[in-house]
Amino acid sequence: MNKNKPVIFVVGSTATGKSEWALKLAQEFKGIIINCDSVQCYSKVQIGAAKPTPEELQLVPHYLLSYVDPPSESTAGSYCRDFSEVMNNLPEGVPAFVVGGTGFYFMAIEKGMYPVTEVSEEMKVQVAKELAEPGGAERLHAELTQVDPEYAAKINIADHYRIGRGIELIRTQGKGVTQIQKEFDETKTPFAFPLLKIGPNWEREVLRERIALRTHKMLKEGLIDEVEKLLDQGLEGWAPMSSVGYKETIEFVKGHINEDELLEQITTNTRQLAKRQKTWFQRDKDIHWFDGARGYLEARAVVEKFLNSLTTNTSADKNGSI
RNA sequence: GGCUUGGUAGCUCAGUUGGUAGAGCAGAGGACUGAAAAUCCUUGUGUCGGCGGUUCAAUUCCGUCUCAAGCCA
Repeated sequence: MNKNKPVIFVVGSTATGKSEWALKLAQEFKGIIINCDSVQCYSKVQIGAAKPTPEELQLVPHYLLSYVDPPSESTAGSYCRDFSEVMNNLPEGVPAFVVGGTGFYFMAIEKGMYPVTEVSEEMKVQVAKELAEPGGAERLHAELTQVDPEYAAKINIADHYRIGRGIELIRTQGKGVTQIQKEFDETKTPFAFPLLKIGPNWEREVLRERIALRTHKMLKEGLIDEVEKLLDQGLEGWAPMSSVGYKETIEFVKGHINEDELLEQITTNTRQLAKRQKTWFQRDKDIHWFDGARGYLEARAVVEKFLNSLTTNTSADKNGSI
């Protein structure tokens, strides 16, 4: 545990204003920001990804933002490794505000990812092919049950993605997720830094309104134009293009939906995304929630207390060790 | 004014040869270890437009009124 590198997770659903909070906090406590949003990791996407403006980026150093170029894709594993690198290179005494809405990535950095042999392209193609065959999902699910009944029981037949991933791991490593996880749990080390988790929270109706407003704003700022340019560059199949805002705009550019439908679909899909994010984060009882509209000062006080508690301790340690 | 076609779940619509109804979407809840803004699961009572009539029984048949769209005057 490195007590001189405090980490503050600023979490929450999309459009809750967590980025603004993180920006203010990082300025006040002379910290840095590490992005933890799977879409904002990517370069080239700007408006639909709701990235900070160039002016905002001037205020505080940002890391792991806009750093994955096409055709590369970000994964929880790669993000986890990149996060460790950022933390290793960070000077001591600088608080890191990790902000984003991707619960899976937060989990990856906090709990760690079990080490896995890279699954070959041929293997992925083969498994995908088998899944697509009639009755394929049932057969592969049965194969999964043979090797790893515990994991198989948690996966629905319709969840082809997870069945495929489970089979890929079994065929490349010779063991199932449950065993891999168990072995990892025995050797893994806890999160290496002092950690505080906070997040802004809104009433459902208010967040709904904020999402609608933000969608209007994105379209006004030129989301359609941005998507047309990305399509011109041949990036339609690139991972961030299937995220909310981009996938719908592609439908519009292709003429499948009109502008009213575009607005409506982005708003609806964003709301559903926000709900999924909320479901994820509400499971973590360590997160301190504050009122999105009026809770900033309260949140800041909690952060301050957290940071102070560390400096008192470390100065005592230093005095003792010198 | 006449004719035609419609009026069924928040929306789009199925359906009941008469035994009071069901899909998709939306909404609500949930899962989640290298695609995660992804992927997946659970969840459907609504005067079947109003009022009468026929019938053991009408949302379904008949009459009438009403609303909407279209056509003809």
